[in-house]
Amino acid sequence: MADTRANISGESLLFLTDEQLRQGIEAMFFAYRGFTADPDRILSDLSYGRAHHRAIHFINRAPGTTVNNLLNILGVTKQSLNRVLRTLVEDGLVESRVGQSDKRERHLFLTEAGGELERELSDAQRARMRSAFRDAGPDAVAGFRTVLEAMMDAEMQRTYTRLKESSL
Amino acid sequence: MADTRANISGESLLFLTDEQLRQGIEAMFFAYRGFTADPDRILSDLSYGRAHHRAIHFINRAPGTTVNNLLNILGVTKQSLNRVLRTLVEDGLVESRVGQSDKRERHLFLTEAGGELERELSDAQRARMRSAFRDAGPDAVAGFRTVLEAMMDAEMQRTYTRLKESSL
DNA sequence: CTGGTAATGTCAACAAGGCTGACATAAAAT
DNA sequence: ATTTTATGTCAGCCTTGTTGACATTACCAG
Repeated sequence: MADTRANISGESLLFLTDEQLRQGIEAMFFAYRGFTADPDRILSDLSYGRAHHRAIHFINRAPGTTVNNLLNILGVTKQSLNRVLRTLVEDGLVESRVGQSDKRERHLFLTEAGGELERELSDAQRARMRSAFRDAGPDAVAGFRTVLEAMMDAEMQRTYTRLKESSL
Repeated sequence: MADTRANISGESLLFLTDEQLRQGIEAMFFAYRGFTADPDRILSDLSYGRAHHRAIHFINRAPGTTVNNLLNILGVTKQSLNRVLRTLVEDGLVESRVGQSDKRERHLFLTEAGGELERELSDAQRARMRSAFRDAGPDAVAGFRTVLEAMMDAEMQRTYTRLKESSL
């Protein structure tokens, strides 16, 4: 067998071995646990779950978003989202306003209280992300983002980019 | 206000702005969806879920692991794991052998059939990871791993490293 | 040997958050 | 006028997490 350290073009492909891929898979698994751990702790005191966090996050991110738009971002059924949204509206964290041009649509906004919870949750999540980013350094962060983007489904990649560019 | 593009030491900290952190958070969210999408599709045809996949993955990764060890890796309760493990044993995908030195322990192994399913699942998951790694290139992959590692809880970081080093 | 501890399994009950299917309403679009 | 779209809602189901209680077996220390 030929030297496994180089392919025909001479470029090292060691980073594509099954072992490397498996380590990437496990890194994703363990890191995602850390990623959600801090907000989860805050939420469990409030009888809310991760689904509430996600709704709050993206309503904050794109204030006035419609239910349909949120449905696309979150990738769940309307029944599933509605259950969460209903409790958030009932609890006064989210406001649902009838659309002006299209009165079928509901536009979603965080209330004052909703904004406060959002800040608490995202402060916790950002703190961990900031610490990881700082430890890893800017080049690693760029690589991190590149790989994650390449791992998304094409449609989610578009959604992600759209969100990213909407806040420039 | 001073130039926000450089801190006192002259090093750019642009990659630590709240906006950058939020993009990192959203990248994790969308990428994790892609990460699990392919195995999930395979599993849904078999009336198994992600929990079965995780058990199978780590039993394959560390054959002969004990229940307690798996419990630590997965971070769930024994009741939760047991429910999954029971069906896998009943379905002939996992074998549970009484320990030799300590007969209280059960050592877990994939059967032939279990190994086949593991391969099918990890082939799918690795394919996506491979494609993402190849698109991103070795430097990005290194950064990806560095950031993920820094994002883990300290204990999971140790678990991850131990697993990684056990296969050298 | 005996009492304590550890590893595992199991039962029951519950909750979150996915899902499907069916149906209802209001408004827009054709 | 009819059809389509956006939303909401009811009911029921599934997976996968939780807690608490309890049983069995085996190891270990005094």
